[in-house]
Amino acid sequence: MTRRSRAHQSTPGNEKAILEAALTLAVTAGYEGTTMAEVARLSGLPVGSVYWHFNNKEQLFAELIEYCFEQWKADHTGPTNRDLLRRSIAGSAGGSVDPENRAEAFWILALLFALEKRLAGNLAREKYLDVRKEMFELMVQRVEPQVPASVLAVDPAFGRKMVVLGRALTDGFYIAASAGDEIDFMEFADLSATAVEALIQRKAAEIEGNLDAADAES
Amino acid sequence: MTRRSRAHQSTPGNEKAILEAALTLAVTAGYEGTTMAEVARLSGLPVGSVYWHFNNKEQLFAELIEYCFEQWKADHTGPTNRDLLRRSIAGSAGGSVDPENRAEAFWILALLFALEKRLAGNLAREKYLDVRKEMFELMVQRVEPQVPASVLAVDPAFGRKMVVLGRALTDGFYIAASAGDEIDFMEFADLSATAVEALIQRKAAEIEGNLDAADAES
DNA sequence: GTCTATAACTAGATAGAC
DNA sequence: GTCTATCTAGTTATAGAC
Repeated sequence: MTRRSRAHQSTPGNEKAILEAALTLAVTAGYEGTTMAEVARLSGLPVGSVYWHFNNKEQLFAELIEYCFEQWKADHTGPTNRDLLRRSIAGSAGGSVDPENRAEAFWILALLFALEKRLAGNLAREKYLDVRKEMFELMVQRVEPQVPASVLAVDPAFGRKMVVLGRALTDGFYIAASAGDEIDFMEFADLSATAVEALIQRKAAEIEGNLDAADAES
Repeated sequence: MTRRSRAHQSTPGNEKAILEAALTLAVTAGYEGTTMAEVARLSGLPVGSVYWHFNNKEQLFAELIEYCFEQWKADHTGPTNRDLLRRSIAGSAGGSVDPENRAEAFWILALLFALEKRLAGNLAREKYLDVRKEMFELMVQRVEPQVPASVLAVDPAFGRKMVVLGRALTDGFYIAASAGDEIDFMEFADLSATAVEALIQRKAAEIEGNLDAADAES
C-alpha cells in the first residue's frame, strides 16, 4: 500500500507540517498556483514524502479543507463570542494579509474553492461544498435564537435568510481585504451587524403593525 | 516589432474573438487554469496568432479586464436603472452559471483577480485594482444623491460607506452563486437593498434626534 | 517512513515559413 | 497577419535505494 491507513486520529507531525505549508501557500497562490514542490519545500520534506502522506494534490487539498474547518469550528463555536457576524467581518481585516492567520485563512481557502468552478468533480471542491453546508447550519443554530419569535412565526425561514445575508457580507469583506481596500474593517463589521439588526427590527415592526391592523379589524 | 501599435481604437475582429474566448474560459477556470492553447482553440486561431495580437498571457488578461470593464460601464451607467445594488445582486444569479453572460462575467473575473494575491505585480491584477477604484467612484456618484443631505452634513463619507457595503454584498452573492447556493437571488437583492436603505434611514433618524435635542437645549 | 532521480506531460512562449 | 513546429521550464507523480 502506498498510503497510511489512519482514518481520523489527530494529525501527526509531518502530515500537519505539510497541511500547514499547503495552507500558507494556497492562501496567496490558490489551488493551481500552489505546487506540490513548493509545499514540500516549505514543509521541509522532499516531494516523495508528501506523496507518501497524501495520494495526490486533490486529496491533499480535500484534507486541508477538513483540517481547516475543524480549526475554524473550534474558534467560532466557543461560548464567548456572541456576535458571530461582527467577529467574522472584523477577522477579514488581517486574514488575507497575514498568511499565518490560520483561523481566518480557512475563509480565504473557502472563497477560492467557491470561485474555481473548473474544479467541478474535484474531491477538494466537493469537500468544500459539504463543509459550506455544514458551516451554514452551524451559523443558523446561533443566529435563529436572536430572531424574535413573532417574526419566525410568520416567516420560519427568516433566520436562515439572515445567515445568507451575513455570509454574503463576510465573503464580501474578505474580498475587499484581498483586494487591499483601505477601509476600517471594524467599522464595517459594526455597520453590517447594525444593518442585519435593522432588517430584523423592521420585519418585526412590520408584523407587529399587521397584527395591530388585524386586531383593529376584528 | 512583434506587436500591433493600436492604442485605443475599437477592438478588431480577431482580437475580440480572442478576448471573448479568454473571458469564457477564465470565468470557470480562473487565471492559472486558463491556458493560451485553449484560448487559441476556442477563438479558432492558432497559438501563434494569439501571441501576435497579445505579447503574453499577462497582457492578454490586462486587456481583457479593460475590455470587460468598458462593457460593464455601458451596461450600468444608462439612465434606466435606478437601483444599482438590487440590479447587481440580481445579476449574480445567472452570472456565474452561464459563461455567455458577458455583462456579469466581468464581476466574476474581478473576484478572481481580487483573490489571487499571488499575482502581485502582475499587469492584469494591477489593471484590475485600478478598475476597481474607478468602478467604486462611479458607484459613489450614483449612490451619494440618494443619501439625505442631513446625513452627509454630519458624516460626509456616509455615501461611500454605503457603496463599500453594497459592493461587499454584491461580491458576496456572486460567491454564493459560484458555490451553487440554491437561494432566491431576487429576494436577496431586495433584502440587501432594504438593509442599506434601513441603515440610511436609521442614520437620518439618529441625526434628526440629535438636532431636536440640540434645538431643545438652545 | 524518508529521500533522490526521473518519467510523463503540459505550460508559456518563439522562430520562421507562408 | 496567419499558422506549424518546436524549445524550455515547470508540473504532477512514481520508482526504488536507503
